[in-house]
Amino acid sequence: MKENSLTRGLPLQSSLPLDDWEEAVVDLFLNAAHSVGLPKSVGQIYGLLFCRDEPLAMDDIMNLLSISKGSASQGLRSLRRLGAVNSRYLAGNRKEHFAAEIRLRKLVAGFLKEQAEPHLEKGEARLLQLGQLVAEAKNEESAIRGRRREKILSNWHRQVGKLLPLVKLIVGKAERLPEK
Amino acid sequence: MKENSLTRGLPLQSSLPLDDWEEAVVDLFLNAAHSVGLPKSVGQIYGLLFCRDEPLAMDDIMNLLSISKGSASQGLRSLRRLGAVNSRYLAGNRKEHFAAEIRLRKLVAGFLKEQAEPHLEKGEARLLQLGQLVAEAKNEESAIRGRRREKILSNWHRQVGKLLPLVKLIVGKAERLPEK
DNA sequence: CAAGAAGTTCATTTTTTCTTGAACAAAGTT
DNA sequence: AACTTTGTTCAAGAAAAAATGAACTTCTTG
Repeated sequence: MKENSLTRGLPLQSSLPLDDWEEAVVDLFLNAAHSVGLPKSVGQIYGLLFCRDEPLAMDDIMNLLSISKGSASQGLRSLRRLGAVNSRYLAGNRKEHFAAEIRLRKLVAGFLKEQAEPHLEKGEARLLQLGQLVAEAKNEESAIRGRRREKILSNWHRQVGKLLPLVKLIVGKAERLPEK
Repeated sequence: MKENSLTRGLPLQSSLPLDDWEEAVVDLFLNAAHSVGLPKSVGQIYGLLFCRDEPLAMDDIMNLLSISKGSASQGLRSLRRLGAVNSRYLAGNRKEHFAAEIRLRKLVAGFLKEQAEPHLEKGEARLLQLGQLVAEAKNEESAIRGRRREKILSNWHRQVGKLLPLVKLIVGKAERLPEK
């Protein structure tokens, strides 16, 4: 295939530079991503897709944001795992196209599931190991102190565990209620 | 002053190496801190204080964790700002001594106040600026799209704003209830 | 007020994380 | 099968964040 209406076409929305407000949105998500510990590029990609009505292909994303193939590919992978983008194949086009998930509850749920839950689980393992080590403590004072700390930590663990589903619930509920 | 009972004294708790379980707790907090975007040293310091019944001075912390003066000083500053440590001056001792705040609600409240709230406020400013830029959009299609995105974002902003106090409330409440 | 102790600051160095792009794999076309 | 297109992987380089330690400030005390 040399050319077709899609490759040759007049400048599409996806090959023009970003509008100023779009730049601002991309930057907003860049910062947001960064502040929750995700790479900047992940934020940029999400921000771009968030702005657009039509799904974009990976090279649109690369071009519009001027980021490398690697960043685009890995960024999209992260976003998929988080459930923050959905992909589809547009008719008559081999490329995978991506669109932003904009339901807040989905975003929050995905984030908690991918970022928070694993930590909680690892925490569980650590608490067990901690119990073991406390049992082997060198002296009685230390062992007593250790057991107290163990109790506190498992309390915290339990409480955070209860909090997460609650957050999903609240965000989900708020979203479904009609505006004032 | 050359020496006194405190400087010369037999190995105090604060100059012995950490017990194995203490090492594990320090490491646990190191990881926890890292995963919420705080420097490792901050986690280590908190972890150490969390283990101890008696408040520690800055050089105890440096020695026990083998971290530099600078890290200790700055780490303690962060922890103070977060409300995660309390400091006091022990009688007959010029050094400031630090103890961990172990009420979960205090920790959560401090974290939200220092880390989340500033972002929320910055978000507010960004939304305003965004409105400005959308108004200046080059073409009608873009402007319409921009206004839609603006609405979505301000919705999200509002919802997250409502969520934060709720989280404090929930954690606070759970903590105050007696265990099963 | 000189000497020492406690603590802070900040330029440098070290470590960690992110990005890049070339090599590779998979699948589709001719 | 050779060639394209699409996308992934990963080693190496670039950038960002954190730790270090020497210089400095402020107190205290002898």
